[in-house]
Amino acid sequence: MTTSKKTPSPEQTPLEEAYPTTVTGLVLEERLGYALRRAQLKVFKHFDEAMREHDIRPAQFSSLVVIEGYPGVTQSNLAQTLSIDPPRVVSLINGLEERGLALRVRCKRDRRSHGIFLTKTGEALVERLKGLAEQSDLEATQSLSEIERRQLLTLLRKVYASEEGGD
Amino acid sequence: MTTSKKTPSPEQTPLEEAYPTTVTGLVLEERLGYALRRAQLKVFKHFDEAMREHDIRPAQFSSLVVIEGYPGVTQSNLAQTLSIDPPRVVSLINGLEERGLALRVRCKRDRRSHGIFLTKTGEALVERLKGLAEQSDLEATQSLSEIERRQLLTLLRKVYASEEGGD
DNA sequence: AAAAAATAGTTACCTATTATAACTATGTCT
DNA sequence: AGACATAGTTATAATAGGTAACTATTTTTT
Repeated sequence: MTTSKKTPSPEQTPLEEAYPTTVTGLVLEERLGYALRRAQLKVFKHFDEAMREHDIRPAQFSSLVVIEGYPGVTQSNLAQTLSIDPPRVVSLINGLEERGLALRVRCKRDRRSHGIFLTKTGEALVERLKGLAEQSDLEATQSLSEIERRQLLTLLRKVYASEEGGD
Repeated sequence: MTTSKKTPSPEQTPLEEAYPTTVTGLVLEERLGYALRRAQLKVFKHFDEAMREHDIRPAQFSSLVVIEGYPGVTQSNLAQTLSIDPPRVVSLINGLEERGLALRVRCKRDRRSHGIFLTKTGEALVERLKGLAEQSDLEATQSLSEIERRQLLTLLRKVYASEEGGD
């Protein structure tokens, strides 16, 4: 830490010309986390648009699909499966229940837990949503070939499947 | 749409046995958005841990790296480059400035805009952070080979680089 | 040159997401 | 019975992020 410290030289005019709006050749482009976030934002944006009509958000969609796959799943199961916290599940299921898409059924054997089921409406909706989500994914990744899309999915799964701790 | 379909049959005991905590063979596993989110959460978790020591968050890191690459970048440039909103940039730069990592320099030619520069401290820090981020990415993707990691990065860039609208 | 429009940054505010802690009800173990 | 564990809930807070409106400048128009 030397005494002289005129790093940027505040005298100079800072921005002589416009900077490129698309940053290329930058260290940031090499960061996996950055690429993941950007790609995720894009895919989610498409998803939001696709779901807007039904006012369904990502977490609700995930919940619906899991409940469909495992009718009677408990809230703690759901929390664990989706890696979200129990309080989050409560409001999630509240929302679905209020809209008549799912319902809690108190478990007879362990009256602490609730099994969650889709209503008929919920089942119909989730079928529709799955199609929309599929389509949304395709649109968001138009720049990929089918093989590349498959590859990407495989690689992503490989990343998050190896949960070594915490999550 | 037949009339009889007693969907969940609320009489039954909902959860007879435990559900698998890792959901396999589920529709969700085929969703790109879901895989992206899960992978991103994992990578970001590692990033957070790596940066905890320096109390730097993802957006701050990105900003520092861009400022390093483009000294004198304006706030609007930064907003556009990182696809964030101008007000977000304000608080971001405020934080960096308060910590003595960056500073605003009013542009002489256009006194509305500020060029942003790293201080000497900021330059030293960003060098250190880049190493930590690199290491963090590697740790978060231990399950990938170097080739796969490269592939993943390429695919992700291909996804988010084709910004057809909005972002 | 004066008025109008545009731009960079800022401030205030509002919403959604997510995490934490504490509480109730029920079940299990000794 | 008593201690402990578990499922769900409530309340609360931290945070990200986004919109709208304001100030200070610059550019454009007349």
